[in-house]
Amino acid sequence: MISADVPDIIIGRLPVYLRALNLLLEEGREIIASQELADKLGISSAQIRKDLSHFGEFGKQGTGYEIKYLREQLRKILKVDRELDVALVGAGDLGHAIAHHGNFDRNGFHIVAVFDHNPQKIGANMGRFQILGSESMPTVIQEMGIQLAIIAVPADSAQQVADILIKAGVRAILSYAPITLNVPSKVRVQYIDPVVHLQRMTYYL
Amino acid sequence: MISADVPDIIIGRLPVYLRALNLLLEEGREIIASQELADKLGISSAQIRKDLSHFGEFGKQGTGYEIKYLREQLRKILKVDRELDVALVGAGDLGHAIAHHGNFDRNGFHIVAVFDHNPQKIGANMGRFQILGSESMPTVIQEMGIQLAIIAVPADSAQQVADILIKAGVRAILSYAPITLNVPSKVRVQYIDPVVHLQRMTYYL
DNA sequence: TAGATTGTTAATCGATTAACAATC
DNA sequence: TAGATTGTTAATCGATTAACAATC
Repeated sequence: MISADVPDIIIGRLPVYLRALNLLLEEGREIIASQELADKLGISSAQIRKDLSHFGEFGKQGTGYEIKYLREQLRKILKVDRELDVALVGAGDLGHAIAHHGNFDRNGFHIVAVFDHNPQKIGANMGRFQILGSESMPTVIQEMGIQLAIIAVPADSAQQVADILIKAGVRAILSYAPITLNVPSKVRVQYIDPVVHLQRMTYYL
Repeated sequence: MISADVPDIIIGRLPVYLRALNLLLEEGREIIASQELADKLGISSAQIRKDLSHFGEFGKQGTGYEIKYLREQLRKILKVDRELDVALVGAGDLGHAIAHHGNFDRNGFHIVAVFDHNPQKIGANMGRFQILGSESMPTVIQEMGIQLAIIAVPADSAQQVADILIKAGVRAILSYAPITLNVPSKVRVQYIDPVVHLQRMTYYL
């Protein structure tokens, strides 16, 4: 597993492989060949084998991959073989849906703090969380050593929130705000903008 | 605008350009050079110019791009210069957040029908929508001529929902369900899985 | 005109795939 | 052993970028 520098595009596919393996395990499957996995994901089997080869040898010739084993390896590679704390900023409809979305917890991502700047909301409960004021973000994030954050605030405050998060030590941000964030290169950002996703498909209508 | 066959990866960037142009217009800007836009988006100016060149000539040497004009052209190219009807399947927390997310309407995507299969929910109101039963999906979608759908149901019913939608005439699906859908090649799918997005970043922690 | 920036070409860079020896 | 599938190489394919003539 001497993974010098693996292209980001490959890292991006590993979670999709992992998700498929989880599903196969739930179905009771034990072994899978790259070809069958590829068919399920709509990609080529060579790509799967090549992607995995960046990290080691996980299969067996003539047989395929032991699903449980490959899953554990992928979880280690992606560093999701552990529990991770996540901060959520924004307690609106979207924040509410995120906070209650069981898939995060089920995958080891635990929302441990919810922030909002609306005085009406601060101190109130959103599900099992008490909403904290934005001004406490730096200290709470620093003291809890939180490295992951989700931004679910409107576009016009997203950059400001990102700046505060990064200063407090956050190293990866999942942003639902419809703007491109300006961040230092050591910080990773992923965007979810449903409008952009829809607009990527209307071209083909 | 003789756009024979433009690579999908280029189509995928156009909505991001469009979003940035909208923001610039809101700020009162009238002209922008590819270099400044590139800096804002963290990409190269050559890429922006090359991407646009697939569709025509939209800029002026020595000056840059007239933002309003370029925006209109991009809207036409992406076919978002019109109002589009969208069906939403799934009236849980996520569906609720989607239905109330003003950004869809603001960008011409109008949710016109919300479906759920939970008898407890059918007939109830979710905001301004009355929730329809799943069994009415085929007829409602066909009769309204809906081409776009958003899937916000659990993984285990997503494929079944997709099959019904496609049979009813839907041509593009935005899926929040954490599975890879199996669809005919004429149907476009985009996925939003926040867990996958987070897992794409933990590798770098 | 002088300066700036586009649109486009050609070169570079990187990703995907076909194919097959190795091997279970 | 015979059959199947991996891991890997080399070739192909496609995307990005540097550079500059054209031109506003």
